[in-house]
Amino acid sequence: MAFGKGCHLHLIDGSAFIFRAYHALPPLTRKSDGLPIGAVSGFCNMLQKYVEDNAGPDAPTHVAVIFDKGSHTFRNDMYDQYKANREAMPEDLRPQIPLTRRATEAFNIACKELDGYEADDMIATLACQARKAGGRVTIISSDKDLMQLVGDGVEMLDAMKNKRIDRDGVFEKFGVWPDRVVDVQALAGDSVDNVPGAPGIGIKTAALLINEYGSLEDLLDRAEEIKQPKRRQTLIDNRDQIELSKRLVQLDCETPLDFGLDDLEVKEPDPDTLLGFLTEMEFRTLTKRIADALEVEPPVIPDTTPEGANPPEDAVEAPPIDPAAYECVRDMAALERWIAKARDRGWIAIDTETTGLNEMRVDLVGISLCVEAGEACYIPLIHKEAGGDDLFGSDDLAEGQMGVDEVLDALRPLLEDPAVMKIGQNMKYDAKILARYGVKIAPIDDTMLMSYAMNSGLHGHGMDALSERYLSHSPIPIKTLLGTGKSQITFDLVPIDEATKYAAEDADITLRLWQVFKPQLHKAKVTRVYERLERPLVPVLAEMEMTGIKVARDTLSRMSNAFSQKMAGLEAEIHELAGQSFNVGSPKQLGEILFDKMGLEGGKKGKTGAYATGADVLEDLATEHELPRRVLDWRQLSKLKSTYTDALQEHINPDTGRVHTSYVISGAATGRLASTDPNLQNIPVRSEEGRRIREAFVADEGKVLVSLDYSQIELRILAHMAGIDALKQAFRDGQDIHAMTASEMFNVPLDEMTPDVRRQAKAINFGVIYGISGFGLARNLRIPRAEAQGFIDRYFERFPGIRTYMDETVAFAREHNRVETLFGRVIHTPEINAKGPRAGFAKRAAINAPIQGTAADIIRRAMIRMPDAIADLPAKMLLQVHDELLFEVDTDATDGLIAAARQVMENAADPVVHLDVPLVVDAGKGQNWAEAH
DNA sequence: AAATTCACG
DNA sequence: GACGTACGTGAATTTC
Repeated sequence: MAFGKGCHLHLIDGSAFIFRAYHALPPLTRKSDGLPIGAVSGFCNMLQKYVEDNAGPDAPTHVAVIFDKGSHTFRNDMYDQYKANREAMPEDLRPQIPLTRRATEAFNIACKELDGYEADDMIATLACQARKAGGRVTIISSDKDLMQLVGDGVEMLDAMKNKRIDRDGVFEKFGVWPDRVVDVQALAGDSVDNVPGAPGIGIKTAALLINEYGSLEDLLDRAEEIKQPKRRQTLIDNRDQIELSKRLVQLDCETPLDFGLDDLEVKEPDPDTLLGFLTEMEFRTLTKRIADALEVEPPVIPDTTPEGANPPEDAVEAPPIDPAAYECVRDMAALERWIAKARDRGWIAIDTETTGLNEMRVDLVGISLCVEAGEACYIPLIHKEAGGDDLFGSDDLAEGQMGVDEVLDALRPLLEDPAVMKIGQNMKYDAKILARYGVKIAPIDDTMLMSYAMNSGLHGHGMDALSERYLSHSPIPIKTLLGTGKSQITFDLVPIDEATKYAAEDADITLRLWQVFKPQLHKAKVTRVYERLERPLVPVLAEMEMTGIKVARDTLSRMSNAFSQKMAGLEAEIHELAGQSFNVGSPKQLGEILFDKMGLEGGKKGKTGAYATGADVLEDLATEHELPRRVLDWRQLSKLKSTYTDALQEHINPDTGRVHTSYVISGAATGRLASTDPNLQNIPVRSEEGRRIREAFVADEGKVLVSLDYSQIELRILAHMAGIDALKQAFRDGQDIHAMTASEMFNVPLDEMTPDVRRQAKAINFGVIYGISGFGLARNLRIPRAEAQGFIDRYFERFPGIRTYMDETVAFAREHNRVETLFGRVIHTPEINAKGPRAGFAKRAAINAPIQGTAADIIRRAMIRMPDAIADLPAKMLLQVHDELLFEVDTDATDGLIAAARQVMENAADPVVHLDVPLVVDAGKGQNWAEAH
């Protein structure tokens, strides 16, 4: 908003705030390292009070905190004694000065200072400018030097006394109206600032004289007329000194500012930045108060009480991890004690142990809990008795275990209590296990997701890795309990005392990680990402995964048989063409046949010395010989059979008749999900034969599958982020974006567009998202490299903003070692400043990550909102495939579902981000996934 | 366990 | 001047 009529500018005298805060508070120090912090604390409190007090209907439109800078100003040049009797700044205040600047910025309030000028001059200049522009001004200060500015739309406000000072207030103080205040000050002088004035004349006398003679100039000119002899002589003798004093107290309205009023617009504070700063300062009360005001969770500030001058990293005192100290809970009295402790704390770390990894099938073996570092327990439930000479244990339960139902009934109120935070590492797993036992665990925190929000791109987020990295502790490897390979046992066969050490340690580590991560989230500025994009996805995905999708086993089975037959035929032909029998599935053997035995041209060995026989190589060879084509066909069938038609059958859950994938929230650095066991995000679709596999993914009786997918979401995001007007307009007009790109690049009118030209433009559009290179485009389009480079050059010529965006993204990454999505997701790019080919990879990844990541954020937001949006419909969300959501819905509710889901998806960016391009969602429906897509 | 290949967005 | 080059995934298979 441009500053003008109707605007209201607040100018805060920052230095006055600092000194008030310093003197009002005892010399507080930061607990962890003893840094003096009292003035900063008071300063923040005053700023917060200011924000709260000024939120009403008369709220400012523009605001700035103005600070003094440097000790030497133009007034010292006029008069070397100016402010000379000022006491030096107290030693414990000096280090706090920069922190008050950071505090102001953390509140997202403009923070201004100018070397060689006092804050008062900047305030005067800004007030003048604001009045000229037709706006109102309030100066938050009680400094009398500023009173000369009052009147005609300018007021002062004493923030501590909450008292407004207008023209009348100034008159009360100086006995003159604001326009004569400098005259009075010039006569009366100021002992604080060491302004000399006229000896023996105070404010009262000065006001009397000014009122009688009208102005200081007239008074000095007519000093002879003053009746009192002593007063007359003083004015005559000290004329120069009085005139100097006036120049000293007169504020400069022409301060050269390097910013304008428009730059001072009021902005909402960013919760992460603000709370991050307050957390760093360890202001517990204020952090909580502001977190409440911002309606986010207050960060936990670790309680660090060093003896003496311990460095902060040593200050986080936690007992060493000692598995021998953990308790095994075997009776209800003990369990109740743990539940009481958890209620007392308000949080508890929890981990479940099971007979395997498939959440839909395994049994709950035990539960571990931890309420405080080092204080953890394990509740064994169905451990088997070690059975005599039977290596695999007996079927009898071991002694001293409570019943599963008994324990869960006791824990359920705690685990479902909204007032107790349940902390876990990969909570989706535990939530699904517990859900199958009738416990809806909530609310939750997840250390894996905290690490992901802060450290994506830096390292993995598994518990062992996190423990090593952040706790310097290597957890007991699960292998030592279960063994490996064929002789591997399940957790229920582990002796209870060993299980206790392992399981309770996991809960202990999880709690410690939580204590490390929780305050870091705010400092890393990813609280919103964690709280809005990661954590809420856990119950949504858990529900989807438990629902699963119906897969027709007989369809897959028939396909497998058909593939087998075709493969056998192809294999015989291949052996015939090769003149010998060999394993077609072995790239090594195939390479030797093709390049050594048959002597085909173009054999290239990779770093391991094996010939490359990838699809692109075989494709080129196919013009020379029949064999490579046969191998390509065979490979396609082999892939479809082994990865899909065979493997999917293994994944059909016998209880539900459905396939239940598992999504990894922290799998992809960009924010995308990953699907495993089985991967349902790479079911074939591009080839006709492959697409038929989707016919096996079916709707239940009386239902249909509905697929909704974002149209060109990444290109739309690129158009928005890079600010490409032509692309944005094309999307608004619903144009064919690839045809439009082709038209712009090749100067072909849209109605004369050929499919081939459009195809090339499409490849360029996608290439751009990936950090295009001439080589890559040439390979993709199978055209000469120079030609591909020509296309790219022309593309950037036509859309220079894209190149700017890419350059800026890479420059940002090089400076900060990270990039960000529109929603604040952070993706670290640790390799960006590496040398050699790694730098190229990192650069392209950095260009791609904000685009892919923003698209991922958007569909996450849609998914998180979806359960509420479709709650009244007989529909379930089943799958996510990056830009597609698949639903199953009662046939007669299909249209309602499409409308509701589309509404959520198309508006998923709002209100956090307003995209300059519309998001368009295409819908399809059918009895199976092939029809729906 | 690494390398190769190929399925998806 | 050479080098290596589209981004992000997971799974099956062969090979060492």
